[in-house]
Amino acid sequence: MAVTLAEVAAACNVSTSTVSRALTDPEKVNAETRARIERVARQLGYAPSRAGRSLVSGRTDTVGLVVPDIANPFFPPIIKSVQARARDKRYAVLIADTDEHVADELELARGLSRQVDGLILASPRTAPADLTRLAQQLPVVFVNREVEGAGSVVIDENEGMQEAVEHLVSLGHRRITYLSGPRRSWSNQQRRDALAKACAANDVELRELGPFEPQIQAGMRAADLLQSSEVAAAIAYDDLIALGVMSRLTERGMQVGREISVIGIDDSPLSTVTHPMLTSIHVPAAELGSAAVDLLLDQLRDPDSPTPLTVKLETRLVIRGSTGIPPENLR
Amino acid sequence: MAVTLAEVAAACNVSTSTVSRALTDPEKVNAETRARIERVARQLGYAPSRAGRSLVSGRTDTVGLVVPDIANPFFPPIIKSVQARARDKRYAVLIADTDEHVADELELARGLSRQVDGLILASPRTAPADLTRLAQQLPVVFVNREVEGAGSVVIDENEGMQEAVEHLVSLGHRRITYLSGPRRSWSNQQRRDALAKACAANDVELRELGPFEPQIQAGMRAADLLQSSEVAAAIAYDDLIALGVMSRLTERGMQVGREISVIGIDDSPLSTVTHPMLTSIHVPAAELGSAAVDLLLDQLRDPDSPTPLTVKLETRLVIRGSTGIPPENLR
DNA sequence: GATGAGACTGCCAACGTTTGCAGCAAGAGT
DNA sequence: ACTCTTGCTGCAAACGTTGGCAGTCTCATC
Repeated sequence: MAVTLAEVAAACNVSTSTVSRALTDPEKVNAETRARIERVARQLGYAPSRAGRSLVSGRTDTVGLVVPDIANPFFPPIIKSVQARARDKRYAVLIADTDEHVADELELARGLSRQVDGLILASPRTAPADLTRLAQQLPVVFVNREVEGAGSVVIDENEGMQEAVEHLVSLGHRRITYLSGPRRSWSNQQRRDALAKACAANDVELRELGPFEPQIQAGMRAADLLQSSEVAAAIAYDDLIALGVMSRLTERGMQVGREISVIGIDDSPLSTVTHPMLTSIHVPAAELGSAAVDLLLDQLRDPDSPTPLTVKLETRLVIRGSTGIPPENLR
Repeated sequence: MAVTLAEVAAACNVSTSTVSRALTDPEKVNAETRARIERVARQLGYAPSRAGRSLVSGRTDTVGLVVPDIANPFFPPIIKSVQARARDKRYAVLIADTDEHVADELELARGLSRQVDGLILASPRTAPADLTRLAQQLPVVFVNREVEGAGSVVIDENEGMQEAVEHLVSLGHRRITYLSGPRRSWSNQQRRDALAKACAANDVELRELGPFEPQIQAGMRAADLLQSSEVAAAIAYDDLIALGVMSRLTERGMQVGREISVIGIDDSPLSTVTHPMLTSIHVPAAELGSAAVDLLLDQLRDPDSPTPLTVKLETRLVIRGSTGIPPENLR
């Protein structure tokens, strides 16, 4: 079906080796024959078989990317940047969506492991031991999670969280509710810890509601619980929950940014479509993706490098309209 | 590195053929040895090499998916459903993002073509002739676009558009502005035509602004133009533009759904996070993805099937708060 | 007990590519 | 004229898998 090396070779009256060399290692062959081969190859539309090449080289020039939910707006920017960076480096990207199904994460990763050189995993809930074991079988980089013995790119929520709390305090808030994400999510724990630390440092009372799934619907439910508490400031596990909260509260006739303050995390593009716009902790999604690719390719380049690194990316608060002075301070 | 057939064979004192058969064609081998082989294979962690298999079978069990912009919220649900359906059928998905860069579309598709069995293309702007030619080289299914000689899954915007216009008319609108998408986008042409037809049928005056890129920012610019016209109803090329419009108008102090009516297309999850929520023409994104996979796999199963089909999916209007009675009818 | 059928298994070639090694020719140096 | 180098090319093996073909063994049948 497809044009093979042998066909090009026949058309040029040379051996397949020569064609192979002419196309991959141009210095090794006579300039004149090389030109002829290149011309014929182009003309015949030759393109090397990945399978053949992969069989002898042992590499696939492909990386796998596993995400929990493509539809969660936090991930598309990451996928996009992983894809872009990988393409720059001549790697293809195989994508897999676990649909937030924990049990599938490992199985999927294992399945992928035979057809990729390395894996980028954004799987917040699988048990650490399993991940460590996986990382021993092939190069893996984790996104938004630290794992023993594997490279990872994580978010340092402390900076952003501290700014968020200070922002609320400066407005006059003394109590904050955390709208928790999934219990076993690594990043949920990070965020909660960072918030607890920031609250302690600022002498703020911290409450918690949840857990909630990272979805708008869940945020709407969270709004109901939030409204029946007396706390006027909430920081949500992510933008989706925050947006759901805002949507429901606004629908109920409450003025977000005046009667109640809401802060999200991720600073996804959606933050700007609501009114008021959502104050959110900015997470550098694009950098997250490209850093993950870079880390992975480093590992591929020198297989048993010393210690896989952890890259830590900073966060910062982006203040918009969803936060304001608490009502009790307004009289 | 990885466990091979030969190693399993050695451990079992049988030939590689037998192991191969035991694992892929269980009936052909003695029950007892099969059991032994399966046990050893599992124990050694054997998994077949995709490259080896692919070399002899000529198939890759992988499909390629090319989209113009992963970050555009219209696509993640499609990607998700493509991925899910493909996985059901034991296919992997290779993803590529053209970043709305027309020139890359073809090049990317060609590059992918050597490592996939078939391609799903959501590339609105490449020239039809190029696409037809591509479709001759390998099975291709187009999403949201019809191409000569290739399968495709498209949206029938007529139904939804008609409902949208009728809805606006029933509220009292006699003039509608279309906020156009990219000029050369196939689906933009479809939508505009459908709208023109519906307007003609309902004796409604149709104006047009644009073109606008399918992005929130562009929608915000569109809002400015819209505001300075005297038309109180707008239908946008997609939800992103519509949301941008709403956001900017609300920010300007206008009451969307009262002073001005806005309708989007796609009915993405974001439609529900704004206040008022966005009235939008629902596009069945998940069905789009899975239908595309089904169509493609049909083509793979029997290579030169008669005529590649076009699957047409219906749209319908989802009425929310962003549409209302025009101000001039309120006095 | 010879023959045939049937069940199972092994051998080997093939898929398309890369690469170490050897071969060959031409030219340079003695 | 001989050897040595240099530059180029071909041969053949290898990667891991599958499948056609043929071989072996067992058992039933006459």
